[in-house]
Parts: sequence; structure tokens; C-alpha cells
Amino acid sequence: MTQETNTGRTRLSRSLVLQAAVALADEDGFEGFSMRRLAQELGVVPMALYKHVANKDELLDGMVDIVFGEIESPSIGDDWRSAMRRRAISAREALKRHSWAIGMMETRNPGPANLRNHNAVMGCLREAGFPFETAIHAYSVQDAYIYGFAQQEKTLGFQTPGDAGEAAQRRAQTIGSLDDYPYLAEIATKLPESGYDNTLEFAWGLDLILDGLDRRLQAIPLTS
Amino acid sequence: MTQETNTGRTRLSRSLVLQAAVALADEDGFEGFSMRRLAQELGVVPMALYKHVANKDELLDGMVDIVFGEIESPSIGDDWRSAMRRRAISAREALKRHSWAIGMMETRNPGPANLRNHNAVMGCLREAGFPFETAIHAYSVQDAYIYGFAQQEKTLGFQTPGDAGEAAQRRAQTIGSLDDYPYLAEIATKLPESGYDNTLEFAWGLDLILDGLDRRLQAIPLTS
DNA sequence: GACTATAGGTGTACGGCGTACACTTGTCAA
DNA sequence: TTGACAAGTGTACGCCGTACACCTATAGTC
Repeated sequence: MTQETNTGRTRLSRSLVLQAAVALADEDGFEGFSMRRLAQELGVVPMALYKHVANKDELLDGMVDIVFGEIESPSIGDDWRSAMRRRAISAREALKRHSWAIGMMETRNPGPANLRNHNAVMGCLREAGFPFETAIHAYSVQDAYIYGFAQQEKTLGFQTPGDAGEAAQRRAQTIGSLDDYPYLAEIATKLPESGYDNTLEFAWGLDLILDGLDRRLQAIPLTS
Repeated sequence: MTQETNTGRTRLSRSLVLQAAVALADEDGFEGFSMRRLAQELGVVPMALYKHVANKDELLDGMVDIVFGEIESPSIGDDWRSAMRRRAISAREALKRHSWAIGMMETRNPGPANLRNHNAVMGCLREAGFPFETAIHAYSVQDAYIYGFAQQEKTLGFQTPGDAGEAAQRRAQTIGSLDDYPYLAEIATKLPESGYDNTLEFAWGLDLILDGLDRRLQAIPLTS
């Protein structure tokens, strides 16, 4: 056999490093995350990592591409609307699992999973009859919404109506008084009793956008 | 007079520090930005800053609130749709000027300008007849889109069709070959000649969303 | 105008970070 | 068995944020 004949610990590899990095960031958040902590987690000296990744930036690129790999890619020929919906929902879920990745999905150098996913999205739209420029627009709105929503969700940091109430109250305390902000005060009082749910919230906006895209598509004369 | 009788340099103040910080981040980007660089810029020793801000986090909170201050607040009673449109556009412009603020608008502790703006948005929607929960939804989609779009725009880093082509080519080189990604290849070839414009792109998605919100509003029985 | 409390600015130091560079060690093919 | 090369180590450097003790200029009181 050509592996696992090691003295004690298994040897490192690029993908092992990346996986461990994702796991560490998931647990400790992006603060706490450092090359040194990661090395420690792997029972290895910090510089050992540099035999497998060029530097921290490249490590992050790889980590982000792992997250992209967890996003459902539409198959070309799928019904565009339900394919887009599934992709968006799986993207949000991936970002909930790996919230450290939230500002990084569009910022890092694209890896293979990223390219594959984006190619599939664009392909699905084009084959569904979206003209080139409309497909670009459709793509842009959806991604802006998905990543923007993930940001919001991360910040608000509550999931259930109960949490929402708690968060609102914490805010109110920080601020001192909401007297000057009557409409924010309304949120603080009404949101807790409203059955707020992030998943439904995401779907509401997503469906609004998909409705809009459908309308734009319908409005196009079928010359193709 | 009770000020400006100083030996040489004017004295620091919280707002002076914040302004200088924004200016520095605008120039050098968020990389390059550090307490030590800022102190140097102000001709002062690093620790001097801590007499005016508690720590770097609080400094960032203040910087972000300056950006919020540059976003147009709707007046309650304004036509909701054009007020929302103006706010969204001014938000994008502010984020273009201060692109370091892009992942921070929703992440930092809210300052007064933030609260004022959000209160005004919510107020405008409520007074325009949006029921509470619909107003929350409307708010959520818009902000997700605005901040998500700003992210995208920052990353893509091109403004004109020419730049877009250049960027696409750079990407293609990095990747090696787009042969496996035919729909991305289409983007690389067609985008440059398409007259792509970020401002129009933003407006396309924004109007799609505002259309959708209008529809949702119309669909509500007027029981107040 | 002299006195003094205090707000503003300084200097030193510490522990953390990413990573360059020179080294030892373990592994596998010949 | 050997020797080349990949994997892991150790040390060191220059950055970072900031705690803490110190000095100093300023402004309000007499």
C-alpha cells in the first residue's frame, strides 16, 4: 500500500487541510480562525500547512469552494423556476452551515465548484429561453438577493419569533430609548408575536423575484 | 475662545478621528487600514486614538454610521416607490464611495444614522399602506438586494463594458480554459459587446423588486 | 498671574498574527 | 541499502491591537 504506513498521525494533504479548516471555522467562527490555530488543531507546527497551501488567501479560496460544492447545481433542461428556487434555498442553507463564508462567496478567486455552479445556472436560464442579457440580469438579482439575505440573517442572529423578541429588546437597551424611532419600536413590539421565521422570509423575497423574472420572460417575443 | 489655541497641530476629537479613518479607508482600502496607520496619518502616536474611541471595533461602528449618514432617508408620506428607489440608489452610491464598508453595513452595532434611516424606511412603507408583516418583507428584500449587489459590484470590479471584457479575459486566463463551461464562455465573449453598465444592472433588479412589491401591495384588501 | 485638576498625548511592552528561510526527518523507488 | 524528494520543524521578523504607567498642555479658580 502506498499510504497510511505512518508513524502515528496520518499525513497531511491539501484536501485534509481544507476540510479541517472548514470544520474549525464552522466551530469557532471566522474570528478565532488562524493558521496557527488550524495547525494546532491538526497537531502540527504552523509552517507545515504551507507545504499544502501557498498562503492564507489560497486556503480561504479553497474553503469557499468547498461551500460552493454544497450548493445544488441545476441540470440544464430543468424547469428554470424550480431549479433556481432549489439552488437558492440550498445556497442559503450552505451559508447557514458555514456562516464564516458569508462575505467571501463573491470575493475570493473562483474555484471549480464555483465555476460549475455558475455555468449550470447560466445554462439553465439560457436553455429556458432567457435572452443573453436578460439571463445576466436574472443571475445578478438572484445572487445579490441570496448573498445579501445571508448577511442579514447572520447579523440579526435570530431564527425564531422568541429569539427575535429577545434580539429586539437587546437592541432597544443598547440604544436607550426607541422614543425617537416609532417605526422601529413597532418592530420591537410586534415582531415577537408575528411568528417570524427566517426560512419563510427568505422564500417570500425569493418568490417575489422569481415572479418578476417570469413576467420579464413572458414579455419577450419568442423569436429565438 | 475655548479652542484652537493649540501648540501646532489641532487637537484630536472623536469626529475628527472618525473622518480621518473614513478617508484613510477610502484611499487605502480595508487591507492597509490599521490603528497604527491611522495614527500616523494624524501625526500622532497610536495610543492617542484610544482617548477618543474605545477600540477598533467601536471605531468601525462609527465609520459605518458615517456611511449610513450619506444614504438618503425617505420622508414619511413620500410616494413609497420613488422614495425607496432614491434610497436604494443613494445607498449603492455611498457604498461605491466607501467600498470598505460593504460587508459591514448590517454587521456592526447600529449608530444613530442607521436607526434614523431604517426608521424612515419602515415609516414610509407603513404610511403607504403596507401592513406590518408585508413592510418587514419589503424591507428585507430591498436591503438584501442592495447590499448583495454592492458585494457583487465590488468583486467584479468593472464598470464599463471594456473593463468587463478585460475582467472576463483575466478570469479565463486564471482558469486555463473555459471549454468545460460553455455558458461562462458565452459571458466572456458576449458581455464586452453588450454595453454592460453596473448602474443599469442595479436599476433592472431594483425595479423588478419594486414592481413585485407594488403587486403585493395592490393585492391587499384595503381594510387598513 | 500662580495653582491645580484633568483631558489629551506618549512610551514601553505583551501576546497574537502571517510567513520567509534554513533545517531535519520520513518515505518510496531504484 | 541508498539517496532524492516530499513532509514537517524551529527560529525569527515585522506587523497588528491595546493595557498600563507616565508626562504635559489647558482651563477654571482664586
